[in-house]
Amino acid sequence: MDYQFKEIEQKWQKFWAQNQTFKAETDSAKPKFYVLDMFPYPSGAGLHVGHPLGYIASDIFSRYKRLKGFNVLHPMGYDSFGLPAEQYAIQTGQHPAVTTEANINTYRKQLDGIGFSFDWSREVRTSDPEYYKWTQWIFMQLFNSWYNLETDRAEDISTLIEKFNAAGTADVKAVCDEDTLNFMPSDWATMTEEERQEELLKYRLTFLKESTVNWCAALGTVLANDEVKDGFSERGGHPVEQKKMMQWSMRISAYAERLLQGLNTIDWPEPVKEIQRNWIGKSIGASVRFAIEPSAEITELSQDYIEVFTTRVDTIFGVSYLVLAPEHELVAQVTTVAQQNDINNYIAQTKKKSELDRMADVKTVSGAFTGSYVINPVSGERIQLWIADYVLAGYGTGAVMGVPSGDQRDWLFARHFNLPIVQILDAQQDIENQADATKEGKYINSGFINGMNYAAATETLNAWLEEKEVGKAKINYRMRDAIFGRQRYWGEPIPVYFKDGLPYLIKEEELPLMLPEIDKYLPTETGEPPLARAEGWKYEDQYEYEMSTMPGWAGSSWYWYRYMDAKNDSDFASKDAIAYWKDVDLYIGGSEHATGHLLYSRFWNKFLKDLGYVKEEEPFKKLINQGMIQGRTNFVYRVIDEEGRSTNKLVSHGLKKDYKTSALRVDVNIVDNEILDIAKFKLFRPEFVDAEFILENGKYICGVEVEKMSKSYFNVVNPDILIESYGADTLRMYEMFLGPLEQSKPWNTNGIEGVFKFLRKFWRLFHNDAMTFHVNDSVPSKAELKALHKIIKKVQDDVERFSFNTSVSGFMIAVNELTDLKCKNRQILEDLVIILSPYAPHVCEELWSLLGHEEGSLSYTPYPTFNPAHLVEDEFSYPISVNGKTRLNLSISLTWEPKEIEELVLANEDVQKYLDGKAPKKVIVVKGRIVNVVL
RNA sequence: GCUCAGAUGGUGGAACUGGUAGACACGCAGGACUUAAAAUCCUGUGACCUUAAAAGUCGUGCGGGUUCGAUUCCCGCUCUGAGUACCA
Repeated sequence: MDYQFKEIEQKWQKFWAQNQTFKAETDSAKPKFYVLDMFPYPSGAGLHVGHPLGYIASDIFSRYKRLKGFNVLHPMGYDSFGLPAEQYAIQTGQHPAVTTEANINTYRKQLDGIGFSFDWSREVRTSDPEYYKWTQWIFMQLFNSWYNLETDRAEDISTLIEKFNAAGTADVKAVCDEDTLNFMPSDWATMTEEERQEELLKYRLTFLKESTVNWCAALGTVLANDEVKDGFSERGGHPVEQKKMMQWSMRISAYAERLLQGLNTIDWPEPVKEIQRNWIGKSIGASVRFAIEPSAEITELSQDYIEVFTTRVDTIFGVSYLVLAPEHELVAQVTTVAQQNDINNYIAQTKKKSELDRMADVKTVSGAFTGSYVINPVSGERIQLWIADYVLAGYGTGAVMGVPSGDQRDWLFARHFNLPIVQILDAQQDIENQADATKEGKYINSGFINGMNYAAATETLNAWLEEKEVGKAKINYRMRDAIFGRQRYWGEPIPVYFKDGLPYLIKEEELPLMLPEIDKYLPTETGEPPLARAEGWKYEDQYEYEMSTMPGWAGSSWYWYRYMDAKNDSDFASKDAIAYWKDVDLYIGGSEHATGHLLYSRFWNKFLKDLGYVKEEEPFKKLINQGMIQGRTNFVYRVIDEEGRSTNKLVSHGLKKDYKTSALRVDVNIVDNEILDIAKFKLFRPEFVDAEFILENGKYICGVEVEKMSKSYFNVVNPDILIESYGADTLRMYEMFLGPLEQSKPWNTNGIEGVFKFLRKFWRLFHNDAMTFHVNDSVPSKAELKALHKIIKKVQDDVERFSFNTSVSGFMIAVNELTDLKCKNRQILEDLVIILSPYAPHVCEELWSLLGHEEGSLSYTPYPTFNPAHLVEDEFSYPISVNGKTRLNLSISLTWEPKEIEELVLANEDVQKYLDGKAPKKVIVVKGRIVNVVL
């Protein structure tokens, strides 16, 4: 029988499911290996050919590791809370749980069709109460913790209370809100319960605080910074504005330094690490206080100084003005009557500018003088205080010192508003025409640091500022605390209720706090989140629950631990399971999660480690980003007549330059190798039933462009169709064959036939001309062993370095060689089946059982051992260059010593001819092989 | 603007640490089988110059450099993709 992929694949998929072939046991004598995929959000559209790319790679790796004797954990689940299901629910009234369930079933069917070796007994779904119970539990641990800078880790809030009792805030070094009180133990003792709770909230790692948030009116919710792209929501592209709101946040800033340092310990793609480094945005500098000059006009000041952050404290003698962000809280207080109009106009003008305009308009210099002055603490100089929108309220202190000679932006500002430009380093050049940011040379015009170099000046100034208590060296991070609440329905309820306006956790044994049923999924008329619609939903029948739910990243920030022990109902995972599986050895997924999921997961992992629940500081040892598969859109060209109307005439791509045309996207599934199937096209576009086609060589050739894969571009390729016509094994190998895993590439089906032919050829190796199974037990020939061991080595090397595309080529070569050798040898073919099985598991299982082995035993059979001896040849021919140019081929025996070869090569007639009697200058030998003779 | 990645035949891409560039596949051309087509199999396929054949010259975005030898390393440039951006 010829290669019947359909029967074979169905048979083995059923077998694996029934026998739970890939169920991983926690107590194993084998070494563990944890291979994780980023679990999908089950969208209504199902999988397209781009989705499984990473899954196929991880599956190959998992199967390979099993053959290599590892106990492999390779689970899958669904990130099933999220906006699309809720948007759909708002439109249709269908409960998100219902649509989510339906989508999951579609996904499962599609995934099963590709033959993955997932351990489905460990499946997780973030929207399952048995799962989100533990997401809520982690939230409670965060609420009950504070970050102690002395021990540099999170601790239970009780240790903070002990400190308050013992010595008040005196020896508390914590990451906390800025408005914490300083108090004595006696003060703490006299505080009411409410006052204490209010104070503790400023230290908790999840906390409620009035903060500026990204509010998206269209979605009716706040968004985290990483969910906003260029002033629009990442999902849906709706406008986002800044708004002050009472919000739950996570104190991720406490972990900024550890998140940064940890990057050096993990094997991740450099771009992702770089993105995280930028996101954390560490800058080393100093904060300096400039006293506001007292004046009769400014009477009510909440503070009498302005604090700036600078990375170049050494330039402080060159400061010629100070700038506040227009949103800075002191602006109203320091503006003089005379300048009131200017300032008001400027603020109004800034507000009108959208976020996008403000970014596009970086060239224009703008600002307004407040009328007030500040005093430079080091020089005592009186300098003007301005506002300008190039200063961002959200970064640093929202105030900067302007040093025109050292910073181009400050230079432009000074030039525009006629402010002084002072040279501060003798090495600065041409500061009449532009700023010079050099750190070279000695300081001039700089008071007590005159004559010093950069390092000495910085050190001196920092010490001076600290001593005078007007500033100090400071490290600033760009990363903000993560907003945690979402005004949405389809997410984890936050396990909190309110008493006297203060939040309290529900009891642990009351978890999970179930998502209540509501009639509509919209916010209430009064603008409260959808959960406010839940009738009678009160804690102990009297206290209001928190109405917002958790963001999408909550459930995905710890899910890899749940897979370790997915059914546990007394812990998020048992201590034994965590001790055994430890961390993820290989994580494959897209790089688009760099500042979201991948950062939050590291944060929660570090937190759980601080509390002793998990073992490892970093959750994902190695990360691989699979490239995105783009769509390849096909176009047909409609001829436009002289009046500019589109006609019913379609011209082939190669001839379109002779006509005026308009392009029209056409379904890629009716185009083969850019040749349009005209009959199917007429069905696809019935308005072209009578269309005329201008052909080239009798064919209609379509145009091509690479675009995002999307339904509306008619360029979506569904894996099911390919599995139907070629089988899952072909699809798996073809997706790998397409190119390097990490590279983005457009999908095209042009080469899939080649992979299919390969699998059929492989199948035929085991069959005689009548297509009945046939192998023999002869002794393998030298040539056969060579072909086999070449591929064993190649695939092993390729898999270890994630170069799956090249090993597919390797298999093709091996099968071609063995076909040419008419190899029917059982031993050779068995080994070949084993090494191919991670790539094409179905056909290999079938052949394995035809070879007489127990069904299903293939997945755990030891990988064949590579023996280099089989690759050694008795005699081979290789070229020798003379002066770097290829000149001659010589036959050499490998048994010869290098010295011996050298002598023989030099004695060779042809070499002699080139040498022309002279001795060679140099003979270059690489790995015992002469490659070049230099005359 | 900054950071990172990349540029190899008609196409996707190989070449792992500098050592026969273009593996493997697609496409194309020719051939076999066939009444014919499809399918299958075989042969050829970087460019140039020649030839009966062999050989030769050029060739990995562009210009330089290091080296006996460079797709690979270094310097400068062009282009493409990704990330990021008044970050003080």
